[in-house]
Amino acid sequence: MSNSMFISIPVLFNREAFQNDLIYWYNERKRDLPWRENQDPYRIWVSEIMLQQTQVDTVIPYFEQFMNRYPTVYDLAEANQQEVLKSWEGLGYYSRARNLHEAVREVVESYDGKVPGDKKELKKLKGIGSYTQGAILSIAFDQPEPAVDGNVMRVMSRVLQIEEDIAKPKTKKLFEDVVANVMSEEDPSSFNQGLMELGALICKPKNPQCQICPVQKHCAAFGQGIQAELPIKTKAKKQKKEAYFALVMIDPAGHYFIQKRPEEGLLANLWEFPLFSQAEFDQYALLNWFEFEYNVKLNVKSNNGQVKHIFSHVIWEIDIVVAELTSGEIPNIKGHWINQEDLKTYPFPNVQKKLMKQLLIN
DNA sequence: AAATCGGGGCA
DNA sequence: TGCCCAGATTT
Repeated sequence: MSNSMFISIPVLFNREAFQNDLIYWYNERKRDLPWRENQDPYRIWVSEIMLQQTQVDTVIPYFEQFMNRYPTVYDLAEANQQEVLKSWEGLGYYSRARNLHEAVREVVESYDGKVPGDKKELKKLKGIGSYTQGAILSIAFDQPEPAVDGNVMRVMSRVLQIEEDIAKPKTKKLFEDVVANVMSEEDPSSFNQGLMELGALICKPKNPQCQICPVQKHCAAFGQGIQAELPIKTKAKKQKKEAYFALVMIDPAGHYFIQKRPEEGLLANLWEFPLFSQAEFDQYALLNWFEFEYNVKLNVKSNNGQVKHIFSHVIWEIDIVVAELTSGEIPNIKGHWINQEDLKTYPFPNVQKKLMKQLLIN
């Protein structure tokens, strides 16, 4: 017995009419987006990964460049991770790139290079969760599987006046049951994309355009005049602040020292000018320790500036310390000494690019 | 269930 | 500023 037994779908809700109105509107008004050119499952897959928590306009140039560089699963499978991260540079959530890369290699190894059209096999691939699974199955394979994202929860919470907290994991499952029971079996692709397109263009978080909404007559929230109160969502906690020193070292030949971040955690496997927490040492103690640890001498230049960077869950406040290496050397295993031109060839997170821009070395 | 994981758009 | 975005994974 499914959970849908306990979902309150209003008696007057006309499922078929809702499907028809939504799908008709979608096919009339859908945006001309690069991943809508065809149904190539690999293409759909890449687009869905890039679109996770990322707006359409941001994704478009990255998608074009990525598909141009890696037209097939084989092209992506053969690339190395640093190259893939460079293609992802600036897009954020870099585990998406690492997982996609790994999953594509798995498709080449185990599925003869063909993206599986099977629910369980898709879900096994790194980076494919319930939403992406449903999106690929419905859009690339025309299978009636729900694809519930933030748009869909917002739209359906209003249409069916569902007042569960969409910040809670359990609520997503509720909506997946709802959509499974309400969606079109004939055109699941247009239905799912229609819900998301409606969320992006009409049924927006603030000031929903109910006057021109194609499913207005099906919407319980509009009927009650409470569309602005839905969906219900509890607030996220405020970010904690962390203070760092960024040590920008220049050797006598004019090279810069950069290092690769750890392979797990925030900004994994990207590059940086070395960061040191200010919670442990002040600038004087840090430099003292550093010179002793590596047996080098540093000549710190004044007026180095600061960089502030906001992530989802933490805020970095960085004091930049520019220093000339006047004697000794840093072991190559700790990082790379590179010239200014080669800064372009390594994948850096935006916080580091911001720092470079401030120093006029980008 | 809660925390982690980027970056940008918008009122 | 705070909230949201075609979420997944780890703890």
